[in-house]
Amino acid sequence: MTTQREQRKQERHDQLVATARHLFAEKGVENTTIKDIAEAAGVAQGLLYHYFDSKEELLWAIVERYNPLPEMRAIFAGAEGRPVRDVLLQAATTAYALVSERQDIIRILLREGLTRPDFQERFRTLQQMAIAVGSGFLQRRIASGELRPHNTQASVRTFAGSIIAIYLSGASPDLIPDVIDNLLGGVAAPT
Amino acid sequence: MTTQREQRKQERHDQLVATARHLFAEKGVENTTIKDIAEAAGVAQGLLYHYFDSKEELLWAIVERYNPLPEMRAIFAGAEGRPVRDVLLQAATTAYALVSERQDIIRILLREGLTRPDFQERFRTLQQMAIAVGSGFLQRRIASGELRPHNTQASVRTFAGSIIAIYLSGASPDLIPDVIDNLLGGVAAPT
DNA sequence: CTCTGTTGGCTGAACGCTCATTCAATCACA
DNA sequence: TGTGATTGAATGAGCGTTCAGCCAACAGAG
Repeated sequence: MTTQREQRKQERHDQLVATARHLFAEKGVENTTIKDIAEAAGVAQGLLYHYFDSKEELLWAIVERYNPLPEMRAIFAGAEGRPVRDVLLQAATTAYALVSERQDIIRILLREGLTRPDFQERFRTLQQMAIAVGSGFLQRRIASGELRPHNTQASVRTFAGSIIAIYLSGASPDLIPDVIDNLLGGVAAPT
Repeated sequence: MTTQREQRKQERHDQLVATARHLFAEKGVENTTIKDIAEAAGVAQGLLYHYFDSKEELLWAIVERYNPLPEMRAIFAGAEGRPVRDVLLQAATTAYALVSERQDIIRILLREGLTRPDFQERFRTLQQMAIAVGSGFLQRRIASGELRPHNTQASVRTFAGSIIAIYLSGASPDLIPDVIDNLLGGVAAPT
């Protein structure tokens, strides 16, 4: 049975993690004080140390909670049998949506990943997983004859890089279909 | 005439900017103390305030000095008359080399750009310039008939995104030719 | 060329402030 | 009544910045 206390505890925990996530993403971890978080959450500074041993542990709680790796990994799931174009389109759209939804954690991972070795590790894992999954999919479609034989290490980076560029440049996701069509058909004039 | 004093002053200035650039890139601006910079440069803390009014001004001195915008802008210069593939290949290779050389400043701009509005502005300017220049080039090649008509807002992002992805994933620049060929010829199997 | 006064690069200790963290006291639920 | 959530003031370390003084390089006078 869940007593009222346990439930409140859970809610508080979630509230503090969410508040900190938002502030960390907006101002950066180092520029966000415990006081900032406490004020934004409407609690006393001391309370944060009842839930987390340190600012550092709070940061890790955020990362563990919102880490987008599982969703990224599943991005090509259920692709079998469906046409390449459909799959790529859906994967790109899903990835874009995921990155948009998880703005906060992406910003935190990116920013802290530039300096903290342990975060860098996380980031690299995410990258390598994405490259492996994407490259694997493309190779299966080469084997099936839908794609011509080519260096999938190159094409998977083009695919992922395009999505990143669209997101970073603040462009509309409406560009995604055009990106896929360019990648599949090429932009050179037919000879 | 340049007195010995003036020359030393210039050298010191350069040394301090370079030392700070390296440390800022490695540990982040907020995690780098004036003491760190002074020790790494082998001078007293106070000296930094003889050359720069504040840590903030030192940061801006770095940005002004190593800003890669001019080189980026010139990346498609002298393209006229040469085949698309050659131009894209050289542009991509140059861009990759530039990003590699200027690692430090890119990291600083990226990291601080995530939180400081004025840096964000710099970053956005760099981006928009790159998109405008690249898109312009591609459109001229559509007009000349070398490329088929397509959405260059999409293809320019694919082009730039591919380079970013290669750099970020730590892959070899040897992938660049494959990326260009994929983009030009497409990866779909010929019908 | 030598002496002398001045300028300015350079030092490192000191200041004041902010921050993460602690802790004794209070409050509300069980 | 007891346990755990919550408070907010206190602590102490670390940081950016200041400043009074030292010394080498310079300019001008003799």
